[in-house]
Amino acid sequence: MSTIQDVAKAAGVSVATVSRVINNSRSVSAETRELVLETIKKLNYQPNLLGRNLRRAETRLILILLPSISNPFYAKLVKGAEDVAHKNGYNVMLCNTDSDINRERMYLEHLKNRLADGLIFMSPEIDKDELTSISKRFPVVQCSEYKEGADVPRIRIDNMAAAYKAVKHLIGIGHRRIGLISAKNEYVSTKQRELGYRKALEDSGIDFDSALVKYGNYGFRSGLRAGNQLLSIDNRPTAIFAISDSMAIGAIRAAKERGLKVPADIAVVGFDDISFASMCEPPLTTISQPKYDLGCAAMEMLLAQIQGKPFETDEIVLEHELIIRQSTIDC
Amino acid sequence: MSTIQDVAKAAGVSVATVSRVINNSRSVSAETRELVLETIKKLNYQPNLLGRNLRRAETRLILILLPSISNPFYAKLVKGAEDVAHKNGYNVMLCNTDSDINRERMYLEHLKNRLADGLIFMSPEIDKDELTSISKRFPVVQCSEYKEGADVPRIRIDNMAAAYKAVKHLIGIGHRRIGLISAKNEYVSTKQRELGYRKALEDSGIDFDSALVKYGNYGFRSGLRAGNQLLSIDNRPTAIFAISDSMAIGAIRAAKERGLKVPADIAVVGFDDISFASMCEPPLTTISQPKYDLGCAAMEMLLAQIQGKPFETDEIVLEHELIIRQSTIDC
DNA sequence: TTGTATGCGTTATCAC
DNA sequence: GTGATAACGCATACAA
Repeated sequence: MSTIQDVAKAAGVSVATVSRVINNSRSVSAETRELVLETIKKLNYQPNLLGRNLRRAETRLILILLPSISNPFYAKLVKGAEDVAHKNGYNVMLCNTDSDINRERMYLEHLKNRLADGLIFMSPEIDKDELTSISKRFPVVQCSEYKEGADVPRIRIDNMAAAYKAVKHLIGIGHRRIGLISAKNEYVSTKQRELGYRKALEDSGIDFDSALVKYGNYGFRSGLRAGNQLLSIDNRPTAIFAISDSMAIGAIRAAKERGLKVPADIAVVGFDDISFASMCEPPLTTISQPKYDLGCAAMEMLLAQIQGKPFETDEIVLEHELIIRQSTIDC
Repeated sequence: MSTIQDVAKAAGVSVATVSRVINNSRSVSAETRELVLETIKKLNYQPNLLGRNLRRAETRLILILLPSISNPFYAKLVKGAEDVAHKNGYNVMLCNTDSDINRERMYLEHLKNRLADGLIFMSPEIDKDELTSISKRFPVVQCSEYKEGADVPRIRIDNMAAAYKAVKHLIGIGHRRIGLISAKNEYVSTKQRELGYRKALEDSGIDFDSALVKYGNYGFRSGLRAGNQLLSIDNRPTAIFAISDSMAIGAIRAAKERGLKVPADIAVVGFDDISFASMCEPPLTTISQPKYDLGCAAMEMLLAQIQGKPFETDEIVLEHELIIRQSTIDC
């Protein structure tokens, strides 16, 4: 494996000149440039970026921490972030934490050890204090999911308003007994969506009934289970709001297995608008987050930090949208 | 940001000693160790791995190149690879190429520039010669998808035998007119699956009919379109084999939209056993690849290369499995 | 326009 | 058990 030294020697110039050619710095004559370029090709020389990065004290690499690579929700977030990064000459690598705090810490070490210039949390596991402490020393951003109380810039949607809108939609088409499939975790989004559900009921003069709240883990199977629970109670709900599309689809399955028609017998609303939401049967009414834009905004905020630009705000809230499909209204 | 020098100075020892403490090298007295450790904590010192990696000429980082992060098929492959890597003290980062050859090349630079120790291709875009040339100079492996003729170690299943088994299953339950939904691309897996389809027909004395072959791009919508095409021809097929689950699910949708019953009127088989295959309606008969094991094997093969172990074989073929569900047999 | 020399932060070799 | 110091490969300030 040849080094810049080998190239210099072979071309009969100094390493400084070779370096200048590599970095397209001006002030090197056309002929020497030519000569160096030829030598580089001949020796099959590849710069060792460990040397350059050490010297320049930057890597132009951004890390994105994902809780799960199989969750389709993250694909577009990542795409947006990547597009912005590439436009600015940065590369992006994905780190799969599996929602495991130890794996998350492992990848955080890369940032702390100067192996990357910045990092985006898609769903942080570490607590708010650790988060704040890291943010004080390194460029980081929270995108979509976030920890309350952490002093870390974040991009998100208004989960409470979104859930409110979803439940109001159900109320608007005549439902009064509305089940909720939530999750038992510490995510802010979960809490906010539950709050939106309760507020929508309250504003419509509907009493909250804890018997109508069941829990899952965001997945299809847990939605199926929760759906079965909701549909087997005495005075069963006529509509269900689930805080994830996969659980909503599970609930639809539960209804069908009992011979109930969706939406005639039971209306269902999900959250996230994953690609399968429009493929399932019936197509799912759901809340769509501006995933691509969320990713873009997160990366822009991160790059601003890295480049030392003072940013005006620590929080950006993007708009969501209620997508009405046949799981709530037959047309 | 403090360096090893700062720690040494503050602790009143040499950098060599600090380095020894960091790396748990023996031959440092308990009290000095204690002292150094305290100083490290006090200064909030984090080793700069660019320095270490440069010096050691290794990064203990493996890159995995994915064509798409939203394709659920890759999640388990990655999990297997990660588990093996972690067990061996290596980290893994994911690179999303979007099946874009330029993006693939961008990430390959990281390997060539010594920013990573090895790389796994999940679905290479570059041609066999470039692939071979890289493999000569750096540790790389192909996992699942691969380029024919490239002299690069690979792990795969027998796509032809798998397709053969799928189609034989359809023939076995009485079908003679069997449609194929394939894809127009250069993937070896595509070619092999088509070959398996044709061979199964041939072995059963069924003539190949090109009118029964339609093409999609692996996605749901394209499967829906291809399904509609197949179901609208004069002497329509009674069964369909699709080379991806998403297309198979699209075909099922096409059948339902025409009022056809699955599997009574039309049986459908997919390929890959994505998680949604068991969630859709009816659950999909499909070929299951040992995804986790494929990932494990790929990483093991890669680490062997990195550690300079001579490997016995350049190709490992793992077993697939036909999962029979209600999309072919009503039970 | 080009070359020399220094340092980025670390590890490892060699003394003591 | 500890310290001084030479690399690792590169970019850049300064000289020429």
